[in-house]
Amino acid sequence: MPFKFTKNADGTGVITTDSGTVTTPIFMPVGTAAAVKALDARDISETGAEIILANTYHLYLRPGQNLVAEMGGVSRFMNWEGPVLTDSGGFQVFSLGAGSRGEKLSKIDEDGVTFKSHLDGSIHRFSPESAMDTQKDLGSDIIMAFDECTPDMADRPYAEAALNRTYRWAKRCINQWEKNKRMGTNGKYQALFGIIQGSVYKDLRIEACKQISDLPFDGIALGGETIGYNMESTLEIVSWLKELLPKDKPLYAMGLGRDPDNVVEIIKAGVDMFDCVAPTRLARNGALYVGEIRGDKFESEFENGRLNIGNAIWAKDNKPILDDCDCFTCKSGYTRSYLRHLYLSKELSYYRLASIHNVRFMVRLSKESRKLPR
RNA sequence: GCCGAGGUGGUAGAGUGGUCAAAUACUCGGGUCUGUAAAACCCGCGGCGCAAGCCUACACAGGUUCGAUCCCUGUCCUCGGCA
Repeated sequence: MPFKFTKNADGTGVITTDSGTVTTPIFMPVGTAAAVKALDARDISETGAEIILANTYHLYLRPGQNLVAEMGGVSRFMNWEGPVLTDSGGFQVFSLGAGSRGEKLSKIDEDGVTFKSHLDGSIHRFSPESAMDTQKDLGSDIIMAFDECTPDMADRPYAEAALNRTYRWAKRCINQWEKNKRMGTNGKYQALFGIIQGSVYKDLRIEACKQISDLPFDGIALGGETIGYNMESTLEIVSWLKELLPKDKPLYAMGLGRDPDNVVEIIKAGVDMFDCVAPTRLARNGALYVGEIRGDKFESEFENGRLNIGNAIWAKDNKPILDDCDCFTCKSGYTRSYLRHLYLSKELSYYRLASIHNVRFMVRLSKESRKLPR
C-alpha cells in the first residue's frame, strides 16, 4: 500500500504507511541508532508515540545497512511495530562538520559528503544516491532526502549555495528513489520527503519551497538549524510558506520540540510532524517537563517548562514529576525525591523513568494541541 | 608500655621553607542541551564582597626564621608492628 496522507478541515490528519498509521499533528521521538535511548518498544508504545526516527549515518556505521536489511528492516530489527522515519545523514553534515568538539568530522563537496566515523575514525562517503540506497536497506517507511543542513543565521551566499546544492541533491535523490522503485529491501513502500533550506531569508525559503514542492516528494520538511532552534524565525518561515506548500502532503519540522511551548506553537502554525532529541536527552540529563496548556498557550511554573530533578529543592519532595500526568512514571507513584536520588546515583532505572515521562509529556501535549484553534 | 608511620578543604589524596586558599579525583551546589559524536558537557565549591580585595586556614600550643602547611619542642589523636 502506498503512502497516504489525509488532512481534515480542523488540521488533524492521518498518515498511512505499510507499517501502520500515524495521526497528526504528531511528535516523533528520536531513536538514532534504532533505539529510543533507555526505552524499549513497549515503553515507546505506551507513551503513545506512533512513529519514531532512526538515523542513516549511525545505522550505516553500526550495525551496517546490510545486516538491518537481513533482519527485515529497521522496524522488525528493533521489534517496533510501527512506522519508522530515517533521517538521511544530512544533519550529520552539519553536526559533524561544525567541529563542536574540536575536530571537524565531515566535509562537503558537490557530489556528496566525506565523513570521518565518530566511532573509529574511518573515512566514509555519502552521496544523495548512497543515502537513498542505504535507507532502502534500512527499510524505513519514510526516508529523507540527503540535504545540507544550514546553520541558523548563515550568511546569505552560504545559505543560497546550500539551498541550491540541496535542490540539485533533491533531484538526484528522486532519481535514485525511483530507480529503487520507492521500495525498501524489506518490500515496504518508502515515502520520500524533500527538505526546504534557506536559513532565515524569506526569498530563499520561498524559492526552496517552490523547488521542493514541484518535485514528486511524498512529504515536505522544513530543515536547517533554524527550525526549532530559532523559534521566532521558525514561525515566521512557516507563515511565509503556508500558502505555497502543497496541501496534500504532510509538513514536517525537523528537529523541533525542545520546549513544550515550541510544540504548541508549531502545531498552531499548522505543522503536521516534528521530532526532537530533547525529550530523551533532557530526561537523561535531569530536565523533566512540567506544565500544561491554559487557554491556547503552554504555561509552566518553570523556565522553558522543565525542572532540574537534580536540584536540592526536590530532595524531600514526595510529589510525582507532574501532578496530572498519565505517564507510567507519574502514575506509578515515583516521587521527585526518589527520582532525584536515582538521577544523582546514575541508577539505570532513572533513565527509563525520566525518558518515559518526557516522551509521554510531548506526545500528550501534541495531542492536546490539536484542539487549539489554527 | 615500646618501636614505627602519620594528622592538609565535604571525602580521598598531592604538596614540603616564600610563586598555596592549596594539584587531581570524587562528593556537593548550579547551569546547558533542538533532523543524538551526549547516561554528556560547562561553571562554582574556606568566609565576606558585584569586584578589586580583605579576613581566617594545612590537629593544638609554643619556638627557629625576613618568611613555616613544610624545620624544632611539647601536648592530643589515628594507624601498623611488638609486648
